[in-house]
Amino acid sequence: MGRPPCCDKIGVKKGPWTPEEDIILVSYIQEHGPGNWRAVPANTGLLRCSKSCRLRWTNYLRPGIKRGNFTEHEEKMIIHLQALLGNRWAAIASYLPQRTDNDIKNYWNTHLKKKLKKHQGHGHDHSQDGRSAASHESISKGQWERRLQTDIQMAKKALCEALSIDKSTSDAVAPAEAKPASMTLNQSYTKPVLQSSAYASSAENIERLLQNWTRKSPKSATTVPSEAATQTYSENNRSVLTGSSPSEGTVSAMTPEGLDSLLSFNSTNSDVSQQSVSVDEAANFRPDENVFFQAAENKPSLEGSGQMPLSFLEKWLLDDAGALQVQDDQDLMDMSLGETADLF
DNA sequence: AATTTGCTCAACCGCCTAGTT
DNA sequence: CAACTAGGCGGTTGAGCAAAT
Repeated sequence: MGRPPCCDKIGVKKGPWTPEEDIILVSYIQEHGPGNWRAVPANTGLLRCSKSCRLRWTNYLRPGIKRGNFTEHEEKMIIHLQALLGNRWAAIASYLPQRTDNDIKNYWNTHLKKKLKKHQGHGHDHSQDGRSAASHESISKGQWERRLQTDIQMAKKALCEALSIDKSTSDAVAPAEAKPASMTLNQSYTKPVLQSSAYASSAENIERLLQNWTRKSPKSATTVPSEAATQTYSENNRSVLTGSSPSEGTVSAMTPEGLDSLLSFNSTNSDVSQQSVSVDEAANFRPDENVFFQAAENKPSLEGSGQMPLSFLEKWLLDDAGALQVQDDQDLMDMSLGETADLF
């Protein structure tokens, strides 16, 4: 007799979230921060289970999420990382701070997997999910696991170094990767002290859901970047930490007026999918707040002494970011699989 | 215009892990 | 140390939409 599922309770609503529910959830989290999900339905009156609330926030309402339009660089990162880490989507997502694990998982299953399969048809004998069939067969499970551990350590170190390079060279790599650490998934969960900056851009999500509300097509609303993206985080911090968030410990009834206050700090000159890093953000960027370090925190088993030539993985993982010319699938697969398998 | 087929992605389900009692 | 619980994760599903017939 296991414990009953959390969503078995009578009266728990399932299915798609309504804009009203979204607003309530965002409003609550802006005030209290994410975490303690069990308290969310209880305190907001939402007829949702805690898991559903968490999922909704993580995958949809969380600030800084970029939706759709995976860049070439992101695609390659995913393929590389998938080859290294397997289907550990959360781990992969931690290297792509603007993407959710669910999004990456979906993208992998619907696009990349297909690409790989198609590529297999061209004669490469690669197994599903990006792992080399040859290596799969030739390497015993234990060997594979050991190698995987080594791979992870090396990738981790290389990314660590590469990201610090990224930082110094600012936008030379994909702009998406230069986002401030405050917009990361893990931080939302594990670094409450920084949460406020992340909540600020919830306004864009609210606007997005309002677009959903007015339009009928959720698809267009989710793929079209919001006009109202974030201002600098320092400004957002001010807006959220000072007057614009509801006070008095209750979730405000989100009237249009209430929404105005939430939306008031939006600017209109940037794009969610291309959020540029402001001077403030750059100044505030600290390696220890970087998503990579967050990821490392969450993967203690990956800590280790793995040393490797930076230039090597740098090239492997990140250099191709500069090469924005579209490469054909052949290159993509060669990069992801051939090199991954061969290099280690 | 109506129907079928395929695709996308938000959300659910169940298992696992870490923290707490 | 065992039992319990919440949070987190990956696999899977199915509703909604678009393209094809």
